[in-house]
Amino acid sequence: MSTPPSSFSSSQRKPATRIRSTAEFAKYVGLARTTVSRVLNDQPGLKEATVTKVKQAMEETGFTPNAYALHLKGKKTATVGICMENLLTPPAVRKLARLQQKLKERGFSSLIEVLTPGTSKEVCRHFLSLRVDAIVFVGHFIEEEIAARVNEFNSQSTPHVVIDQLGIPGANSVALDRVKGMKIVIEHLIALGHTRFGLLGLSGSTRSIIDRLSGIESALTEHGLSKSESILTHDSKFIRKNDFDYGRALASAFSCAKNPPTAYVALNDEIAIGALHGFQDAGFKVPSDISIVGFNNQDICLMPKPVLTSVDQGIEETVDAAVNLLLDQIDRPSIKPRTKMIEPILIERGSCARRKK
Amino acid sequence: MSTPPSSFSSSQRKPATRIRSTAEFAKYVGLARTTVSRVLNDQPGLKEATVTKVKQAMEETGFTPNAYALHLKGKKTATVGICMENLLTPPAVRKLARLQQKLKERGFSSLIEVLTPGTSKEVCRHFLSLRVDAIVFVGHFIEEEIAARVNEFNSQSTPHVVIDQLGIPGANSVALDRVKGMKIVIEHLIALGHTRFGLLGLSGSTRSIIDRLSGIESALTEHGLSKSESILTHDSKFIRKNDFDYGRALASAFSCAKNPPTAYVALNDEIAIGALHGFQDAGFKVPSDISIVGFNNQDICLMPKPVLTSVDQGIEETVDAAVNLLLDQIDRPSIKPRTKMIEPILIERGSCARRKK
DNA sequence: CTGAAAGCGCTTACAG
DNA sequence: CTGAAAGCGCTTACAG
Repeated sequence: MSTPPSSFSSSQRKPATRIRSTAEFAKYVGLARTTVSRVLNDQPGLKEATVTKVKQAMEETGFTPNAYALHLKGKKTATVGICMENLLTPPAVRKLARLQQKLKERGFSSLIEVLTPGTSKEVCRHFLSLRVDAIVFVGHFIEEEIAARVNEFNSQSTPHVVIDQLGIPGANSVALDRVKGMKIVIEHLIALGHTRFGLLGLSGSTRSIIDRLSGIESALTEHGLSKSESILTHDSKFIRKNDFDYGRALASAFSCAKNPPTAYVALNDEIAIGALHGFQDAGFKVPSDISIVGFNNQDICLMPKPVLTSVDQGIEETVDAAVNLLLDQIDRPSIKPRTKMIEPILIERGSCARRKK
Repeated sequence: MSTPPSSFSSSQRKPATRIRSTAEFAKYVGLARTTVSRVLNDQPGLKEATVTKVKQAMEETGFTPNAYALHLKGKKTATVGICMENLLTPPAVRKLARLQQKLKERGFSSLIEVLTPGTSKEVCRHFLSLRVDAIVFVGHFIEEEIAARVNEFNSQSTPHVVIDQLGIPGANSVALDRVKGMKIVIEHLIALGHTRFGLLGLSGSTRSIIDRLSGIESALTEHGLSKSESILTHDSKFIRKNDFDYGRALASAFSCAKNPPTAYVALNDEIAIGALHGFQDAGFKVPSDISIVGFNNQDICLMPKPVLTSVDQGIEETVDAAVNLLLDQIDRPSIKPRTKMIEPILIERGSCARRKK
């Protein structure tokens, strides 16, 4: 372990009088508030001795100037409010982690809230009362709700960016091109000779699902396959849960049916892996009998045997683009709303193979 | 989908003049700042019509009072600073999610930063300049560094709690009883007839590892087993990575050795699952030939076949205890530092069985 | 090189 | 029931 930096020192000093304002602190040092303020802000033209004296007194007392008063004087808060759909799924968390890191690099602190339906107005008000410099949404929310917030942001010129959710009018947004994401999956499978596809968890009427289904259809159409004959689903038989067990359940439903598809496309990696195990339990070999593709390219893709082919979201690229959109708005308040699409990348691993004759 | 709540309304109003202070706002409404302030704070004794007029103007303008000025008047910030070791491992994230939720329920906002070695002083200063009501650490940090921060907190009566890291003098802390966590694992395996144990990733000199090893030893001693004969490890052969692949590598190292142990205890679930697959690849049957126990009881325990026995950290209990410690300190600034230990629970699944004769 | 005064956006006695 | 004035903790011209 390397030598501890200097921030470890002074740990054993005695309890100091708690100083709460520059006024008290200035009295403690024996200087005027003005002078103290200048030292705290690293302004030039101060006597060496004065600077030393003040800095030492700061160490002694642990005094920290009140950032709130500072902001009152017109200083930016350098704070960004982040609204998360959830903090439990790995992709969401990776986005948050990256976002927090990138914002920090640019000097911004992150305020984080998890949104439940109907709370966005209250949460954004709270963020605005804290005078955040920008607001970020990460995930999928009720469309009308976010649209209303974005409208408010635009009428107040509040910098913002919506990550992952398309279709919000007037919003600055960054999102994965999910249409393309599914298209490349189906094209990959078609190239391997597959013509009939089982969908795992890909049902519903959210924008995200609709986009993904339309990507599938467009690939099928381009290769002269009909949707009705090429696509099978069993989602309607279960309550969708998006986890391993759900994937297993779907796999067993497909296994029992006669003439099951040879290729499967999943909503996410969890379902894909559950299904992979389900098919293996039912006696199918993956990938020789059955090919499976996941979505999100999470760490767990490396866990099953064979390792799972999956679509990578480009989380880093997404977040970095979002941060850029944000900074552009902060720099130029009059800039027009923009949408940036991120290209998905198919990560080929061991779970897909050429269809057996 | 249910009817959208009222927060969706007024989304189409025209861009309003941006009002930034109660002064401007009061002028806009045609009342004195005092009166406006009273409405904003729901104070009694106001004319019905006045209240309506102000509230309506707030909707029209989107005006939000500046929380910073408010705090200057002595109001608590109702903000907590959270220092995370990382935002990438599922247990850390689950703690953060729970913490954020529980704090929110109590009316506190969460400021979140990821700490890298040596940055704690700067980060805490920043939090204190934002006048957070408390500071929380989640994870394992350099001991001297956290100790220094805790010392500062105590000399300033700053409410704080350290989650997961024991051994910080004077700290309020909550942590899993890792000694006991390992003890119950070994006792479980001994009860199944195992006498020789392979350790997977359990090496190093962090407090957390030392505690876990001491739990193992204490269980062995109590059952008359000697440490040197009962414990095997291959960690020194690899660079530890705490992931699936590392578990696989360890499994193959154990498989090649003559007379390998029949029971394995892992640092975490990832390593355990990697090893489980590694042993299966090498021709061992789990659990009939080999028993494996993970740690953390993450979702992925349900993924392998057989499903993985693991130790549950009691994350909810941990975080809830931490929040209580925090609130106690906020209510009673003079309260003595306390440490709360959380009892681990062994979740028995399919990866352990009685040792074959 | 240092200090006294004004002002940022609020709330809270104190008047009316 | 409503309003004018003081003050919270800072910084920034403006003096000296």
